[in-house]
Amino acid sequence: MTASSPTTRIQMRNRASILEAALDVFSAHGFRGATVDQIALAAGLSKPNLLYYFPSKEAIHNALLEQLLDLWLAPLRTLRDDGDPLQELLAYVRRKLEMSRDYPRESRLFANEIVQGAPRIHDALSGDLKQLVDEKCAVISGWIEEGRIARVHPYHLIFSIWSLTQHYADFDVQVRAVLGTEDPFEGASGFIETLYTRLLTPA
Amino acid sequence: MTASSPTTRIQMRNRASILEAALDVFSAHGFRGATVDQIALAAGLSKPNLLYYFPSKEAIHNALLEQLLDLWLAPLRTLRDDGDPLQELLAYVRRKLEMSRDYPRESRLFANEIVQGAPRIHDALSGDLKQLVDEKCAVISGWIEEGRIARVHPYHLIFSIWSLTQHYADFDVQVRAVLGTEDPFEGASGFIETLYTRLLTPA
DNA sequence: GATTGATTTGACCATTCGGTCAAACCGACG
DNA sequence: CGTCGGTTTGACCGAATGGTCAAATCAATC
Repeated sequence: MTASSPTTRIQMRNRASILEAALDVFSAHGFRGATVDQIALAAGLSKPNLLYYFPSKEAIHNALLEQLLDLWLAPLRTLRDDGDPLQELLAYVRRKLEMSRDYPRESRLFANEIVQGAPRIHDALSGDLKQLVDEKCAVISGWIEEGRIARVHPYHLIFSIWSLTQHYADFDVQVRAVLGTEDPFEGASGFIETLYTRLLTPA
Repeated sequence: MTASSPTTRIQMRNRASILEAALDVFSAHGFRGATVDQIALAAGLSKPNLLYYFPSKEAIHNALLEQLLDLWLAPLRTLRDDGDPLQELLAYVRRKLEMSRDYPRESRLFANEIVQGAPRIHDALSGDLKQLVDEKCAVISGWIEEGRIARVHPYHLIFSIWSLTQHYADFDVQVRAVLGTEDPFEGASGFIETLYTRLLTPA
């Protein structure tokens, strides 16, 4: 387990099991609400064995958040400044909604963290995240100045995409309680596509 | 403290202090993350004294959620089926955004609860909430059939209003980290109004 | 199959937390 | 002043929790 020692097959398997189990438990109960025993049980390990691979509960949480930030920002990173602006933005929205459908636990892990003030990732928010958003908003502003999409506040446009798409992961129980048996993502994708088409198509 | 005894001045003051403090602590740390000592300290009481007014931590939480559901659904309740459809919906959006600005703790209390599967209010969601939404969606569907607003999925329209407005309370730290010093609600109200005007104005 | 390092575990510890209780305190009212 | 119901508190309890450790077990290599 020292830095110089090779990573064995068992280490890889168990680390993966732990992170998988921790994602389950942290996303469902929050950091404080999750217990090490719960995570160990879900990972099929004893508590001391789990703590042989990660030094503390917080270390597991940090590892999850770190590995997650890349995944979470990937869709925005792929927004290209060439190509048709509306199509680029709609493609971004689609990718983001797919993330909510395919990675709801990751979405809720973030939601838990940010709702409670992002104590553990505040630096990443005002650092990497802000930088990426600034960059992409500059691109959007360029499109607006060229008259290729309607004039809207680029930052709030990004926020709206985040909130609309993540809502279906983070507030899943509420959405399903109201919709009944209807598949949320079916209707959501059509609705959201219509919304941004009407919002962004130049007058 | 029995049911028949009158509610004294001290009781009213302390109960209010406790609920106020509990709203602070629960919204910032979630149910599991909050401690009775924290709440008691914030309320200016000792822990046993606090437990003299509420039988348990969960009882405080329940009292908060119960009293909150009414406040939270009030804006939707006031959506009238007479009057101009677009103006009615825009007024609802405005009221909802004002709630996020003026009651961010309440919003986060709900967010915490729902993100973690709404274990304590699931019945209210598929009961009162669903009923109210069904009712209002019927009104919106009526407006659509009459051609007075554009054709959109009414349920997802409601969801979009919830997510867009509550985002500014629930994800406040993230929004502020990205925006810097700019006031979020300033830009948000203009953006969201534009969004729904363009979405809902008949073609 | 013996050795050696990696892995696993049961027992244990200190702290935190929700909650209890008997005793003390306080204030209104006769 | 005395009394009595309502209020407050210090001391305490049991359970849960994050984490430790020495000893046992396992697996790869010689």
